[in-house]
Amino acid sequence: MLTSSQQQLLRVISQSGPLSRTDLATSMGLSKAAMSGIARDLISLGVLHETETIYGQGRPSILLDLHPEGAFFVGISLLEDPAAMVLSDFNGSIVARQTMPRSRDPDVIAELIAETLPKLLAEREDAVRKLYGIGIALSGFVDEKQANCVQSTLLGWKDVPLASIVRQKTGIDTFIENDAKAVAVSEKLFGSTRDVQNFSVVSFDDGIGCAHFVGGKLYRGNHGGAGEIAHCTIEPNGSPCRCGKRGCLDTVASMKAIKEMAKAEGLACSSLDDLENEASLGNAAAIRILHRAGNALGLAIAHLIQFNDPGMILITHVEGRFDGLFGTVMRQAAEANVLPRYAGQTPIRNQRVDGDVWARGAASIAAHNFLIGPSPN
Amino acid sequence: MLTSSQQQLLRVISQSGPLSRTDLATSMGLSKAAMSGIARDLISLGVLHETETIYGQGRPSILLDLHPEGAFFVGISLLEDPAAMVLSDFNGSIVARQTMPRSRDPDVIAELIAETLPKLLAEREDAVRKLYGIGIALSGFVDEKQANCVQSTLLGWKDVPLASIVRQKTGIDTFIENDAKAVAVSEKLFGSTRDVQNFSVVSFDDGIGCAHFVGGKLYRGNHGGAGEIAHCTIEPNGSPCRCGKRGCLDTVASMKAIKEMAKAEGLACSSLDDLENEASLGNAAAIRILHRAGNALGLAIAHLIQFNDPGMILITHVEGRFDGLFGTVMRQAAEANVLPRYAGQTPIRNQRVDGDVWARGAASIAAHNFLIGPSPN
DNA sequence: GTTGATTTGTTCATTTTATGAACTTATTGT
DNA sequence: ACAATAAGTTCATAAAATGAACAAATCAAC
Repeated sequence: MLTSSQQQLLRVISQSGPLSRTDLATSMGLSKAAMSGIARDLISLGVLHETETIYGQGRPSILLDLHPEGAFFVGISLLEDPAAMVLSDFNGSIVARQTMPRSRDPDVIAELIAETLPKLLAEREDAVRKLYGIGIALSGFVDEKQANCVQSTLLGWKDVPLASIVRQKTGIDTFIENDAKAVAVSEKLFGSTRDVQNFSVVSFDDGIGCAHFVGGKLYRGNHGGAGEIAHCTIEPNGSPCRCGKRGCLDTVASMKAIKEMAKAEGLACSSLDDLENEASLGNAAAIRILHRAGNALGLAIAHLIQFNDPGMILITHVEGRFDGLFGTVMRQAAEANVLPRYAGQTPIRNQRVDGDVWARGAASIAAHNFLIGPSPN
Repeated sequence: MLTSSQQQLLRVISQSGPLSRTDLATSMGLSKAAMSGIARDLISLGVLHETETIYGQGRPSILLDLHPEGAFFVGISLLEDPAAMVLSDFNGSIVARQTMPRSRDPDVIAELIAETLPKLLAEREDAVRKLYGIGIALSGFVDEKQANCVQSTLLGWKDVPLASIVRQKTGIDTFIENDAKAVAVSEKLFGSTRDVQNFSVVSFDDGIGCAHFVGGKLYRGNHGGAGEIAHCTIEPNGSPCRCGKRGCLDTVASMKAIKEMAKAEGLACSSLDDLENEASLGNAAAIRILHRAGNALGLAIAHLIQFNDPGMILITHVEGRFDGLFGTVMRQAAEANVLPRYAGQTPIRNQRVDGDVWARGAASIAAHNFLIGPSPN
């Protein structure tokens, strides 16, 4: 679709933000002459456009940036019921949305997508010509081509080639991805980790997910399982987990676990904020639960830092504030369990996200394939 | 030095082993015509040569492989005293060796290298013209250019630009690297992980080191600290570690820790094999120590698998056999602490290495830079 | 104001790199 | 012997990138 130089240019801009042609040339290791042509082509394709003019000594430079309306992507989240379907522009802004019933039958899903797509696109006529891909986020393991779902407990799938089924029904390039990995990709393309080459995103919700970027690219692992920190043993001989082992991070630090522990203690808390309130009022059980959960998540993050030395840890969460007891304990535990001379070297940020995370993440998978493409050799 | 296509070809061969021109062309996404020329150039450079002829239907194909004597590299280990210096061919075979006194002064080291180099090369006259680089392995942190030692406790260094000092004195391209990372690179280039894209090497010795390969490339981490698993907290509130925290893997599972625990228990064991013998004779203290150490290392490896989903874990060790109690417990702990459906999916191999590991690893760093080069964008 | 310095970005002839199609070479199978 | 088959080469051509010269747009200084 695009030449490799064109893709490289888009990749650099998506990582560094707007740049002049000259800066692009040097950062891509090409001549100004070559850049001139590549930029011209992408501008006439409508993917790139000139933005700000920077005045300095000499002729002013004109910054080039991705044209927000230069490419559109559809994102579908199979994590919710009904399934969310959004249309995203090149900035990750959602410009249209629809929902569709969630099914477990791949053919039915493809059919539903094909039916809902025209409704979605009807809201933005201009996007039809510039629709470059569909991304689907789901809970489960996905192969390295982002085409087959190797296994999904939630959907009851094993080796389902969803991407090609949808591609065939809609005629549009389709890619699927694990939920946490999709969130990481959207943060890399549209969020706060644009210019970070190596980082991990921890998605904190009912479950705990995680995904790594290494060298500016999503690292999926040999079986697509990189980042599955939820089932690392964090409390040896701890509580039994639904996975079959004991003391998994998931049994202590996920929202689901926190709520269950609260319930077991007889606390009427339905959210993290409720529990934080109780704790701030001095409720010993609430404090104990938040301490335990925060320590567990902090230790896992410390391992992450110690093992992989990322440039940033980003925790995304739908619920709750992260400036209470839980967040504080978590950060302290993370700092206390890394090599002292490392402590404070790796920024740990948290970011509240809205209910569109999964669908936006799904769309970003399609954008990622458009911008970065499949791994070269 | 080499064009990017030439480098890519060498990289592919070093990963896949000998290939025909046609196979190379398809696996590199080039035409047969282009391959023909690239191969011709590399053969006349002496880097590549024709080996086996494969007969099938049609004209037989001729496999191309790296010419063992097509390129030579010098490896220097600053981990031992005296420091080891070896000359390695393109297969990782050591064809000459020297030693030199170990110094802590970078200028003295460079001087010593410059003095010893001619003696080393005198043993292999033909290597002089084909010496493509020097690699130096040391204990410490190295920057991403593999040029500056950011910090080394052992050598008492902070921000020492050793590579450029040596380069200036010798006139030869020089790169430095952390010890464990150097070992991982030598396994990737010359050892048993040639065709594995994602793996981690755990070097088990007096200390415990680790390094990751991701996507066929060494992943160094944002501060060069990826793989520093020795100081991950494995026994919360465990024994104090020299790093300042408690319960680090290093305090329980390193050879140094094992020997110290044995001594504390009054056992006269000076090696892992001694301790294994005691354990097999029923000595409760020996059994306890090996259990504790094996469990700790196994748990750390389980985390490694769970976090990064590598295609292989390779444990290199100078001392001991790994088929005794320690190895068994370690493997069981590793399997027991990963998501059950993962268990057994990630091969955990161990490999006994000789005293040349560090120097050979150092040489492989130079080879790696020749073959793979610095990270492209 | 005018002039010079400075830097961006374009143009174009040239070089480098890769391609497609035709061809040669070396083998197996019949 | 003769087709069938596949590897590897050759060569004219196309595609991609370069270097050098140049046009354009500004600042700074007098």
